Amino acid sequence: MDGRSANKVAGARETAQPEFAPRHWTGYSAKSCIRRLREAGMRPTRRRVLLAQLLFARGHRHVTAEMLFNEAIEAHIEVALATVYNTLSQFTQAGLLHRVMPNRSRSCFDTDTRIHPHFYLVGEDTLIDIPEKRLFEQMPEALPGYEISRLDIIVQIRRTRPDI
Amino acid sequence: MDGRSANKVAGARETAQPEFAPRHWTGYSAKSCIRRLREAGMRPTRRRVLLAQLLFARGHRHVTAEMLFNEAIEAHIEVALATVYNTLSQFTQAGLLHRVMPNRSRSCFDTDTRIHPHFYLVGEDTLIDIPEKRLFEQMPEALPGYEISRLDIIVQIRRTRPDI
DNA sequence: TTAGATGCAAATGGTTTGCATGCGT
DNA sequence: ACGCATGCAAACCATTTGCATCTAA
Repeated sequence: MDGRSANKVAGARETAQPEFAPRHWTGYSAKSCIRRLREAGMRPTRRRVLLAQLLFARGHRHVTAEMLFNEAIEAHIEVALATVYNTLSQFTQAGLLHRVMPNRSRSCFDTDTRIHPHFYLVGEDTLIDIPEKRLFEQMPEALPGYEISRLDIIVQIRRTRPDI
Repeated sequence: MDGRSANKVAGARETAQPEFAPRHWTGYSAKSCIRRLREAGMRPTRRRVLLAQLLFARGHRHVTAEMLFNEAIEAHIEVALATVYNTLSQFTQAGLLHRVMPNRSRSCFDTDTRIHPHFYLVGEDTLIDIPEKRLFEQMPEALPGYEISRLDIIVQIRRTRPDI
């Protein structure tokens, strides 16, 4: 029911593999994640570090909360889905991620926080970066008294002649 | 409980004002709406015509489902919120509206279906058209085998020095 | 007459929140 | 030790859906 129960489940598995052993491997150093979290003004807790390792392991990515949750489970990281949501929101607020909302259901989190446009493949529900920088040579000024806090460009594309 | 009950409520009011009397005034001719719906391949039912009149009455607008629902109520148009949602979706699919999603909660419907960017005023939850056409002189080509089905540019802006 | 439209309630589903417990500093 | 983090379930809430009823053609 509480946090303990999840640890108990893990504990049953740990009879052969103690708690402190690296049960998971994200391919990205915990040290750099800890530094990154500290620089962003966040306490580097275990969950945050592990999730950050998953997120920033292999270049830039587009991840949904559920995707990250599943990766965590596979990596034997005990974490609740709600915590994944909260952590992703916190990372976003801290500037480590950008939230992208291509459709009205799920939202994606982009590890590339620079302003850049996306292709959204409707049928496949996939996000792809558009590398063209030309698109931003003429960005608008914000209204007087305002500043741009975010800029989203989503080019929704679909297969031609989908044969309906 | 069923569709009847709502009609009964309306009927009670109609003892002094019969069904066919114009209890509402939207400021936009029903005839042009009917034409418009027909051209879009939709049957011009009463609810659709009335909602279209509200939508297209005064130039281009950004409307949420709830806003339109409230306008309908004020105009004495008996309509269910779910029908407003459905109708807005149908109009969008028919190309009469464009759906804009500045945040992850409500979505807006824009009566200007041409591709154009928006300012989104975060604190005020308001959408404003950006007239700059320059922004689109260098739009990207879709990926090979794909076509652009929608293009959303949302420039999220907030007050400078909001004094937190 | 009949396929499509509508009303309403209930379901849906991603996301957030409340609160008790756990953990970083 | 203190105060933030976390787990979990329950709340939340815009939107969709199911189904009976109605209506435009």
